[in-house]
Amino acid sequence: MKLLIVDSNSILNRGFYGVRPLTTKEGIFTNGIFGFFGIFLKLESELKPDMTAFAFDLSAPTFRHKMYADYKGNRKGMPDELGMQLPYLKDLITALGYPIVELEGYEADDILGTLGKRCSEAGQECYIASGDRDMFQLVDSRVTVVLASSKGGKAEYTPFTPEAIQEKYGVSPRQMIDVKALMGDSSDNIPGVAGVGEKTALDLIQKFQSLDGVYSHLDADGIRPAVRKKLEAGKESAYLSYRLAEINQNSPVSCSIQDLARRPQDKAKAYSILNRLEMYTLVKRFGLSAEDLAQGQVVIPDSVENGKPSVLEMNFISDPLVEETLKTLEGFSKGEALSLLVTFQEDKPEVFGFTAGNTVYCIQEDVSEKLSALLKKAQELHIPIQTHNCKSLYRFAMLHGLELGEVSFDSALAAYLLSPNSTEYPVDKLLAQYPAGQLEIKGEIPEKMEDFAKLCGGFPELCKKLAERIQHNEQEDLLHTIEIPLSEVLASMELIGFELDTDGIAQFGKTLDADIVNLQKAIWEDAGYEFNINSPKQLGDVLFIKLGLPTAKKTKSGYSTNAEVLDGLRGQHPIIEKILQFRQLTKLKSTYVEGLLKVVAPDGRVHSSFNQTETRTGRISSAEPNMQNIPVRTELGSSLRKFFRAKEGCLLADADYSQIELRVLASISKDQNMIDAFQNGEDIHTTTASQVFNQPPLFVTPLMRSRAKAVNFGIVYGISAFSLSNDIGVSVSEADQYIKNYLKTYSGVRKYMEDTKELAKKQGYVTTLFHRRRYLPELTASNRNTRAFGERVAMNTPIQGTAADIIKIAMVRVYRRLKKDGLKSRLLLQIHDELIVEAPIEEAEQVKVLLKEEMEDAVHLVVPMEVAAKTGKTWYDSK
DNA sequence: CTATTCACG
DNA sequence: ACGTACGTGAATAGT
Repeated sequence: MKLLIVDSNSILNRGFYGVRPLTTKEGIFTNGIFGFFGIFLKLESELKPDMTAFAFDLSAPTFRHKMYADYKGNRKGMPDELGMQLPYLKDLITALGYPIVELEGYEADDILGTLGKRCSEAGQECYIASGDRDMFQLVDSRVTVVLASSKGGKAEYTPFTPEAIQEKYGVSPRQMIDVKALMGDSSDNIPGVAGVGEKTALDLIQKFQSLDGVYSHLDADGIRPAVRKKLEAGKESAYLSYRLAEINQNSPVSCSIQDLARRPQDKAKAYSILNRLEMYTLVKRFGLSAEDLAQGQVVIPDSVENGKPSVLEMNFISDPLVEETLKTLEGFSKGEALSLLVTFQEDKPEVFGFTAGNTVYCIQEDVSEKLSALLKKAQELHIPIQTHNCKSLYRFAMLHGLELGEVSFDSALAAYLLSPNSTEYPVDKLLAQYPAGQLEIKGEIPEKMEDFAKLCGGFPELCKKLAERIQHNEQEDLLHTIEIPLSEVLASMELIGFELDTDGIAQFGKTLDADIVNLQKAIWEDAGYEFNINSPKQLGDVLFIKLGLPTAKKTKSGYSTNAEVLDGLRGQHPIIEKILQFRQLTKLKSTYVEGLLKVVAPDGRVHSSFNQTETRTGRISSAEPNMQNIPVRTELGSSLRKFFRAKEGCLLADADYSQIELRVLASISKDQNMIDAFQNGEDIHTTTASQVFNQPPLFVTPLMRSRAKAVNFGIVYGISAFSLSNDIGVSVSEADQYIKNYLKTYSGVRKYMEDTKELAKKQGYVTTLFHRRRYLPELTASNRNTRAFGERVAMNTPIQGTAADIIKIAMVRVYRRLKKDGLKSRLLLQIHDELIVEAPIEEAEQVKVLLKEEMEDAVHLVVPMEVAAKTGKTWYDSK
């Protein structure tokens, strides 16, 4: 009988550092688990044990901590990325039927030692698998320690018998304890003898056999005086270290060897965990399949089913004639979608491919003409299109003056809705995640088209699987009535762009320059020498060393010089004001004046890109240029908006939601107090101030209102008293009192926050009103700060995300209404709670009303949505 | 390529 | 005891 005992924390650790970082689409790191099973499965298949047990550390203090409070052992810090994998690993091992052995007050080492000894005494063979050399002391004639690791994902191991240890170290296994007692162990914080390392320790034990032997021969010739001195000083420490280093082979492990027999597997559970972890190769290696799900309790695998390895045979045709291409569409049955993949380079289609029946067609010649013809024909025949990134298809259609028919599916948008945690959604990765089965393509395929043809061949099946998950998550409406229509709106906004007064902005840049030069001179004079003010490092030297100003906050690489710190130094030195001023001006000059001039198109307009699959909350983002962070909070900054203007004969209409996030909060928390305030049209910050400070509304001062406003914001973000106090400049206890008063007044909000956190932990994700979903792997992290972050995100995302859903709905409504009413006005921008339309002067007033209506009626919550709208020639005037 | 800073909602 | 508000994009310095 052979027993294999796994030092699980150690092997997980080896796996983690041996396999490159890897996460699932919902953000769970899995590299440790991958490495772990890589090692374990290799050992199992090559050592062929009859029984296997997995020993784990618990985090509770052990008997060693009683001896020595600074001992680390099982209480070493673990990175979150590793810690989050531990619960999945344990669940998986249990589901696979293997026993887990843990013992409070003892480390996994002691369990290994105890089981190993019992096994040996019973005359049985035993293997101990660990990544840690400390186990060598356990080796005897029947116990072999297998030192295992993972290198670049490949499992490796070396077995150590008593002879192997003698040969390598020149001492017996038990003497390894004496060696460690002398040399210590920094990772466990075992002190050893200061100044004695591995070489000296081995040498001493080889000569004198044991710790006692060393100390009874301190005068012997073989010990150099310097070493003798160190040994004398460290005697007590050495004996303490011996006790810490010795593994307890008589721990009260309650199970016997017989108890470690493998139990029946819970295949459904094992399958669903592996699927959630996207470990499809392991599903195979454990001989599991989707059918196992039906046998078990677990109904919802949080990932897609691993399709049976069916073989999909397809034909390939390269560059068919236009007539032939169009003819394929006539064979489509009613409602059948055209699966179309196109790669674009700057709006120019480079290659496209589609499937019709069992044939893949790829086109790389006269691409633009053929694509136009295909889209036109599909629209005529009412064939819907499913694609990846329909925004670029809409752009193509708009640029070529053709109407794009119905887009029935978009795999990029679908994948984003299924997991907004990913950073990108390329088709090849999605195909690996949602396997379509074995694909065989017949026909002559040009070499450089092979990969693309495969993507096209697998694409219909990918869409089908994504659609199943979308349906499972109840996200069909979100995809089909919000995100896909929004893609068309965004495509239009990108192509239209926003006119920029380039001469005006360049002139503005010149006046900034003059001021910047003067400030720079003055700052250098104050400092006493010339330096790069833009370098936080050099600036830190000037402020905190040359001028000796007090430091406040540290960053990873030095002292912080950010605006908050500098603000605290105001009045201590005239240089501070100048630096703050310098920073403001250089920011405006480089980011906005130069940044915007860099991206003006030949048509005199800036064409931002709106990314629809970027943020984890469902907001859109804007880049090149970012039009969502144009200055507004300072007068000088907001004057930049004078250069964003409506074109000749037009005005801008600007409409923004008032307090959309707090209204969403009132609605989803159903807090009656807050609902009443909004229904009565009250000023929410004044009302909050009145309740938090217990004053009639008329007695609320501007200071009280601004503090209440900060509280309202803080609540939306998942507040802490510390941060609030920091924000509004009151003591932490005072801030704490504000929050307490707030939550007492708005008890529905308190309940919402608590319920949301609990639900998030239970299901692993949170949702918005329109079923947008965000997974929160942070909630299972071992680091409490990470977990606290996860909780704040759990509270904030439904609010920020629902607000994002609402304005997206409004954008689609506004876009369609402008079209329907036959207006020439066009949407230009969205800035999270604000929409900007460029309208011919004669339409401007009408559009202002239209905006207000469509935005306010986008949703009907228990509280009204209020929108303020204004027109003006420039963005500065219309806001 | 990462860290720091700062612009916005 | 410890660290601290949610979500973005861009410029710059320095490794």
